Amino acid sequence: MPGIKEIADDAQVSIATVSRVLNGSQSVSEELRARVMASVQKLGYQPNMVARSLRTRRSFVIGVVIPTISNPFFTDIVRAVEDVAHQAGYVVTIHSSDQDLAKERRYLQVLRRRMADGVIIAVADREASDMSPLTADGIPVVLVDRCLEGASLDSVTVDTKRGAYVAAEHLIERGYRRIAFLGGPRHVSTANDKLEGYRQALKEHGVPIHDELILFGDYTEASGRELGRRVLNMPHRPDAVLVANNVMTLGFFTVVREYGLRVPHEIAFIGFDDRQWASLVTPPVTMIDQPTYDLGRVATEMLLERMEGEQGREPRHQVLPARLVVRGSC
Amino acid sequence: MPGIKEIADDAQVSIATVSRVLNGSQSVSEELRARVMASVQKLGYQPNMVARSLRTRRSFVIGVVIPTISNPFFTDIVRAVEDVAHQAGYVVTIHSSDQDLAKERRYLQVLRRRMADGVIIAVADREASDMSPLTADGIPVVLVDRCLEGASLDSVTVDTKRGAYVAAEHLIERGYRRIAFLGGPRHVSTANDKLEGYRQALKEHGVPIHDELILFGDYTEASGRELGRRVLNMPHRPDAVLVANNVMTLGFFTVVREYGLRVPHEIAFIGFDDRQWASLVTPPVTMIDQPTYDLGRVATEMLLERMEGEQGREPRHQVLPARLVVRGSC
DNA sequence: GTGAAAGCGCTAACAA
DNA sequence: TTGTTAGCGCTTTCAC
Repeated sequence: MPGIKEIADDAQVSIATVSRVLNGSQSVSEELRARVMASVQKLGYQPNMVARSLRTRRSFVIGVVIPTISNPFFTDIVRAVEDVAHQAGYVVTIHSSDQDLAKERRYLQVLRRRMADGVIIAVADREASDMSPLTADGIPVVLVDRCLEGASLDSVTVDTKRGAYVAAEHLIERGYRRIAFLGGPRHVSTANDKLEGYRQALKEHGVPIHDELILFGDYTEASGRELGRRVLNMPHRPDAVLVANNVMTLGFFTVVREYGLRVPHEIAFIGFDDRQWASLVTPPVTMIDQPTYDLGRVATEMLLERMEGEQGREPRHQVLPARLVVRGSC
Repeated sequence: MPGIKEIADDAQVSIATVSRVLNGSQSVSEELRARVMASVQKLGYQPNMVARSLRTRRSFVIGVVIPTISNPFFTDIVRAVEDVAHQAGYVVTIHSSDQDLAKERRYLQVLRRRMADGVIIAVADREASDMSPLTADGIPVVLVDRCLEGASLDSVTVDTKRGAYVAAEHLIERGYRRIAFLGGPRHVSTANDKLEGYRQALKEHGVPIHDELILFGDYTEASGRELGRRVLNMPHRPDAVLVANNVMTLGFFTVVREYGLRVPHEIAFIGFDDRQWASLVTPPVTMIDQPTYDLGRVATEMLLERMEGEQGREPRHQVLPARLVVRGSC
């Protein structure tokens, strides 16, 4: 792996000149520039990014921290981040916190130690997640999908409260009255917002809220199955269910099948975060669609602005709409 | 962000001593070690990995290059890589080649320029993919899922040929005779192997092979839909179909629904790479299950061995079995 | 316009 | 056992 030094020797110039050519600096004569470029070609030179980063304090790395790479909701976001970031010349590194605060913290340290230029994160905990390892160093952070209380950071989220409200309202309008809620982890903002939307819809429509019909899971499929069983085993079973994310909906649906219940006659439900499979099962599942790609795109655009533009700007909070996709599960 | 220098000042020792303590070198007195550790705590010191990498020529980064982050087959693999790699103290960076040779090449360059310690890759092309940017520099590479002809590298793959054979045989045993094959890109080894398995099964069982029933797609859902339409529009329609991956199966199934065909009576099929949704749709889809997690786990173990053990070892090729999961689509 | 030289934060000889 | 020092490959003053 040849370095700047070898190029300089080959082109008979100083290493400073090579560096200038490589960085497109103006003050280099056409002749020398040509000689350098020729040597670069000839020796197949590739700049050492590690050395460059050390010197410039920029890595051209954007770190993404998500709860899990196994949920397509988050990979959709990542896909958008990659698209936009690569376009701007950045490399993206992805880290799964596994919804674990300690792990999340470790990754933030790693990102700092590797001098990431910016970070996009779906935090593990709406209160306890701590961005200070990054912010203390002046590394720009953008929150995606999930809020962090007390943090003064840019954010892009979905109006999940409204989404849940509309979904619950839809169930009510269809005549369901005992509506259960299979939620996510209490300490995640989206889970909280969805619960609020659900509560508000029931209250405003005069439908009684039964606390025993509100269950908290952890956004995993196993959790969807477990809460599903709990709810379906109840002596006075709910007639409809609102499920908090796509993975849990998969689990819940599996259990519904196990129990041999007919949808929507014996049990109706709506799931959060639309996925392809939802329109293929029988009956197709009514879902709340979230703008995953836009979530990632906007977050990255905000981050780039922070990184390359003014630092002092006030934090911005963009909220994207969710949309009910009516199918046949209620 | 304090450096080794600040620690040295604070602890009243030389920077060399700090470095020794940080790296667990033996030759440091208990007293100095304690003083250094205290300062490290006090100042919240975090080693600068960029500087360390530049000096040691090790980054503790493992790069993973996959065709797309949107196919859960690959994220399952990545999940395993992360689990094993993190355990061993490495950070994982993920890059999607989008099945594009130029993009793949760019990422390999990036990995080299950032001094990745090792790379795990599902190559875009079984002939044209070129690992030399890495191997020329002595960076260990392990192939996962897909083979690369002429490369002398470690690899972990699935016996997809056998998987396809068994699936085709299953269709034959069930009495189907006009069996179509919706394949992946010709230049991907798995696509090729699956086709071979299919052909072999038909031949050995005396079932005629109709070339017009063999179609090539690109492993995307759109492709599954397109080939699905082509095949279902044929004047003399096949009675069964073998689909090359999970994403295409999703697309194919969508089209089957569009056409209102009854499965398996009017059209039967088997898909590659089992997914949760396959057991939820009606009828549940018979699939070939692949050991995705093991693919990633074994690949990473091989890579770690290469990176930390002897370099000169002969390349090893591990082949994991696929398994037919019989459900109701044929 | 060009080159010499300092230094980014760290490790690893080499001395003491 | 501890400290001094020379770089890792690059960018960026500062002279010329």
